[in-house]
Amino acid sequence: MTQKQATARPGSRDFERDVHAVARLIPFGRVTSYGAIAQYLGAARSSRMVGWAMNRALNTTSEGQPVPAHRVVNRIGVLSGRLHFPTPIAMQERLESEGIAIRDHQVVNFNAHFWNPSTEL
DNA sequence: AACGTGACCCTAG
DNA sequence: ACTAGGGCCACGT
Repeated sequence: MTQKQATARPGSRDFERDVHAVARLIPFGRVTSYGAIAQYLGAARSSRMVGWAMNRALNTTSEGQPVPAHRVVNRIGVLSGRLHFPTPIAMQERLESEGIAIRDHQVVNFNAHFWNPSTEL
Protein backbone atom coordinates (compact mmCIF):
# COMPACT_ATOMS: atom_id res chain seq x y z
CA MET A 1 0.00 0.00 0.00
CA THR A 2 2.99 2.26 0.42
CA GLN A 3 3.28 2.79 -3.33
CA LYS A 4 -0.40 2.95 -4.06
CA GLN A 5 -0.48 6.60 -5.11
CA ALA A 6 -1.58 7.84 -8.51
CA THR A 7 -2.96 4.54 -9.73
CA ALA A 8 -6.74 4.32 -9.82
CA ARG A 9 -8.79 7.20 -11.17
CA PRO A 10 -11.50 8.69 -8.96
CA GLY A 11 -14.84 7.04 -9.46
CA SER A 12 -13.34 3.79 -10.64
CA ARG A 13 -13.90 0.53 -8.85
CA ASP A 14 -10.21 0.41 -7.96
CA PHE A 15 -10.35 3.86 -6.45
CA GLU A 16 -13.24 2.87 -4.26
CA ARG A 17 -11.38 -0.24 -3.15
CA ASP A 18 -8.26 1.80 -2.36
CA VAL A 19 -10.30 4.26 -0.32
CA HIS A 20 -11.72 1.39 1.71
CA ALA A 21 -8.25 -0.07 2.17
CA VAL A 22 -6.87 3.19 3.54
CA ALA A 23 -9.87 3.68 5.80
CA ARG A 24 -9.25 0.27 7.33
CA LEU A 25 -5.76 1.46 8.32
CA ILE A 26 -7.05 4.31 10.47
CA PRO A 27 -6.03 3.35 14.01
CA PHE A 28 -8.58 2.86 16.76
CA GLY A 29 -9.33 6.18 18.44
CA ARG A 30 -8.04 8.28 15.56
CA VAL A 31 -9.80 10.09 12.72
CA THR A 32 -8.90 11.41 9.29
CA SER A 33 -10.56 13.51 6.60
CA TYR A 34 -11.95 12.92 3.14
CA GLY A 35 -9.37 15.25 1.66
CA ALA A 36 -6.47 13.53 3.42
CA ILE A 37 -7.44 10.17 1.95
CA ALA A 38 -7.93 11.68 -1.50
CA GLN A 39 -4.55 13.34 -1.33
CA TYR A 40 -2.84 10.15 -0.24
CA LEU A 41 -4.32 8.37 -3.25
CA GLY A 42 -3.05 11.05 -5.61
CA ALA A 43 -6.45 12.62 -6.29
CA ALA A 44 -6.37 15.67 -4.04
CA ARG A 45 -9.36 17.30 -5.69
CA SER A 46 -11.64 14.31 -5.57
CA SER A 47 -12.50 14.32 -1.90
CA ARG A 48 -16.20 14.11 -2.79
CA MET A 49 -15.55 10.70 -4.26
CA VAL A 50 -14.09 9.57 -0.96
CA GLY A 51 -17.39 10.47 0.66
CA TRP A 52 -19.20 8.48 -1.97
CA ALA A 53 -16.95 5.50 -1.30
CA MET A 54 -17.83 5.71 2.39
CA ASN A 55 -21.49 5.76 1.46
CA ARG A 56 -20.98 2.59 -0.54
CA ALA A 57 -19.07 1.02 2.31
CA LEU A 58 -22.13 1.37 4.52
CA ASN A 59 -24.73 0.29 2.01
CA THR A 60 -22.87 -2.40 0.12
CA THR A 61 -23.36 -5.73 1.82
CA SER A 62 -20.76 -7.54 -0.26
CA GLU A 63 -17.79 -6.13 1.61
CA GLY A 64 -15.00 -8.52 2.42
CA GLN A 65 -14.18 -6.66 5.63
CA PRO A 66 -15.94 -3.85 7.45
CA VAL A 67 -14.86 -0.26 6.82
CA PRO A 68 -14.64 2.08 9.84
CA ALA A 69 -16.48 4.88 8.06
CA HIS A 70 -17.15 6.66 11.35
CA ARG A 71 -13.44 7.59 11.55
CA VAL A 72 -13.67 9.77 8.45
CA VAL A 73 -14.84 13.34 9.02
CA ASN A 74 -14.48 16.58 7.14
CA ARG A 75 -11.56 19.01 7.13
CA ILE A 76 -12.53 20.74 10.37
CA GLY A 77 -13.68 17.66 12.26
CA VAL A 78 -17.41 17.86 11.66
CA LEU A 79 -19.30 14.56 11.41
CA SER A 80 -20.74 15.55 8.06
CA GLY A 81 -21.69 11.99 7.16
CA ARG A 82 -23.67 11.18 10.27
CA LEU A 83 -27.05 11.15 8.53
CA HIS A 84 -25.99 8.26 6.33
CA PHE A 85 -25.53 5.88 9.23
CA PRO A 86 -28.30 3.51 10.38
CA THR A 87 -29.26 6.04 13.03
CA PRO A 88 -28.34 9.75 13.12
CA ILE A 89 -26.28 9.28 16.27
CA ALA A 90 -24.54 6.00 15.42
CA MET A 91 -21.44 7.74 14.09
CA GLN A 92 -21.06 9.86 17.21
CA GLU A 93 -21.62 6.90 19.51
CA ARG A 94 -18.97 4.84 17.78
CA LEU A 95 -16.40 7.63 18.06
CA GLU A 96 -17.25 8.22 21.70
CA SER A 97 -16.82 4.51 22.37
CA GLU A 98 -13.27 4.94 21.04
CA GLY A 99 -12.56 7.76 23.46
CA ILE A 100 -13.23 10.66 21.11
CA ALA A 101 -15.38 13.46 22.51
CA ILE A 102 -17.98 15.06 20.24
CA ARG A 103 -19.63 18.42 20.78
CA ASP A 104 -22.17 19.87 18.37
CA HIS A 105 -21.42 17.19 15.77
CA GLN A 106 -17.76 18.07 15.83
CA VAL A 107 -14.67 16.26 17.12
CA VAL A 108 -13.29 17.98 20.21
CA ASN A 109 -9.55 18.64 19.97
CA PHE A 110 -9.57 17.46 16.38
CA ASN A 111 -5.87 18.03 15.76
CA ALA A 112 -4.89 15.69 18.57
CA HIS A 113 -6.85 12.82 17.03
CA PHE A 114 -6.15 13.55 13.37
CA TRP A 115 -4.34 10.81 11.49
CA ASN A 116 -2.79 11.77 8.15
CA PRO A 117 -2.09 8.79 5.86
CA SER A 118 0.34 10.84 3.78
CA THR A 119 2.66 11.42 6.72
CA GLU A 120 1.92 8.49 9.03
CA LEU A 121 1.79 5.72 6.48
C1' DA B 1 -29.41 13.75 -22.37
C1' DA B 2 -29.14 17.67 -19.55
C1' DC B 3 -29.42 19.26 -14.96
C1' DG B 4 -29.12 19.60 -10.01
C1' DT B 5 -27.18 17.77 -5.99
C1' DG B 6 -23.93 16.51 -2.78
C1' DA B 7 -20.25 12.33 3.65
C1' DC B 8 -15.39 18.00 0.06
C1' DC B 9 -11.63 21.32 -0.31
C1' DC B 10 -8.66 24.99 -2.10
C1' DT B 11 -7.93 29.67 -3.86
C1' DA B 12 -8.89 34.41 -4.44
C1' DG B 13 -10.75 38.60 -3.19
C1' DA C 1 -11.76 36.44 9.23
C1' DC C 2 -15.26 35.62 5.83
C1' DT C 3 -17.46 34.78 1.42
C1' DA C 4 -17.75 33.35 -3.28
C1' DG C 5 -16.43 30.60 -6.84
C1' DG C 6 -14.47 26.82 -9.09
C1' DG C 7 -12.97 21.93 -9.65
C1' DC C 8 -14.33 17.31 -8.86
C1' DC C 9 -17.58 13.24 -10.64
C1' DA C 10 -21.36 9.54 -9.43
C1' DC C 11 -26.23 9.42 -9.37
C1' DG C 12 -31.14 10.37 -9.53
C1' DT C 13 -34.63 12.64 -12.06
